[in-house]
Amino acid sequence: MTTEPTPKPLPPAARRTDAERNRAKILTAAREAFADPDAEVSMAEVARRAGVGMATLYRNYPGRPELLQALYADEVDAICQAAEAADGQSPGEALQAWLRQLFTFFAGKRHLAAELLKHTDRGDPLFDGGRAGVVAAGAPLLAAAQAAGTIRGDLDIEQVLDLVHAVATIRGDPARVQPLLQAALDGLRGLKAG
Amino acid sequence: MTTEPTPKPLPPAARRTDAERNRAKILTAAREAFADPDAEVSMAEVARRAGVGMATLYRNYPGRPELLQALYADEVDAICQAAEAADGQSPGEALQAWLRQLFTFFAGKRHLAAELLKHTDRGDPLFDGGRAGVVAAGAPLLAAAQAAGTIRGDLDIEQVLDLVHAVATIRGDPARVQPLLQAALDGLRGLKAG
DNA sequence: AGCGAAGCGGATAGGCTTTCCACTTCACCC
DNA sequence: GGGTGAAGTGGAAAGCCTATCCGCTTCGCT
Repeated sequence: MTTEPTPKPLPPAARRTDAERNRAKILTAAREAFADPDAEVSMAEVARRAGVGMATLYRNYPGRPELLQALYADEVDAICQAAEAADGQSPGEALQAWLRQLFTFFAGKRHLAAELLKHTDRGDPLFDGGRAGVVAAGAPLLAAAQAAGTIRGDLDIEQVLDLVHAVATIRGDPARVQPLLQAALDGLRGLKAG
Repeated sequence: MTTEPTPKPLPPAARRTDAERNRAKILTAAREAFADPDAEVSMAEVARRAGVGMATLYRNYPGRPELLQALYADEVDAICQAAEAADGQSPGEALQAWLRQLFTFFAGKRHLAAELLKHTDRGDPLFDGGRAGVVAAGAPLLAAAQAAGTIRGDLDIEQVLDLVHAVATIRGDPARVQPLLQAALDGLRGLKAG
């Protein structure tokens, strides 16, 4: 995705070299600032840290949500790809393993993810690259698990993602949250008997 | 917990009649304003609606969290009392029914509750009347259900509350959230078999 | 009726996000 | 190598927010 060596056919990016440099500075500064999952970072502070003006920030990322999305875009890609690496596992195990990865990702980003989800009232174009990608990646896993009878059939992938995300928003000692994730995942399987 | 009918020994409240009236006006206005669970209401707007100045608002409720807490204090009381009315049900059923009530309460208050929980990093004095009360009310229910073997033993009431609250934060059609609550509650029972 | 103090409204400080405009700096072309 | 137009820039400004402060009003009691 790093468009640099385009000597002639410069398609969408790579306008001016200094502009590109600033874009990078902003991204780096933002990543540093958001590293602490509980810190509240303002746009102004990102600009300050990056050593650029507000205009530069907002020119590169039209708003707060866009910046946040850019911050973890590659991580989301990685998760989507991880959905395909279901080696020698059963469909149920594969889904569960993937959901755990997703949980870890969400938990590490907590309020960042929450902020993003807030803007995503079905069909937000911002998430056609984010959420929609995850949905597309997870759908086959869920379908396979449901076909194998390991997961209750009355849920779709969006619901499952919502549940995992919700559990990831729980604060506190990971040792206390982990059993809750386990409970939620168990619940997806449905009850075997009274 | 509702201190009102103190005709003579007025210990902490009931200073001046107009002040008490204003307190009531604020509470009423705030309830109206927060009725829509998705509206974002500012302190200034509450003051405006109530027809009082900022000073009056902040005098009665030192900050936003305190106002929110006052808003639903009586509902929390009701829920706590509901925990005792476990008629002819099994311990597991009683707990589940009570958690559903709690879920409904949370879901109706969504971001309001989320905002409050945000300030509650273990032992926040603000919640010694709110969360702690719910914890105390729910603990026996959980203990009974665990003793009956209906609920997995490695969870305490705080964790269960966190899970229910998390599920209640999920937005969208209730018909889509309801199965998720069911899944979460099922998960609390633990798996019966692979 | 008078008076002290409790209570009041509105202005204010300091933050935030986002927009805007006059100036700077780059990249290209002669 | 230098001129030029547009892309890019910084910082100020508008409009929100929460929370505080101060001089005036109004209550309740004598």
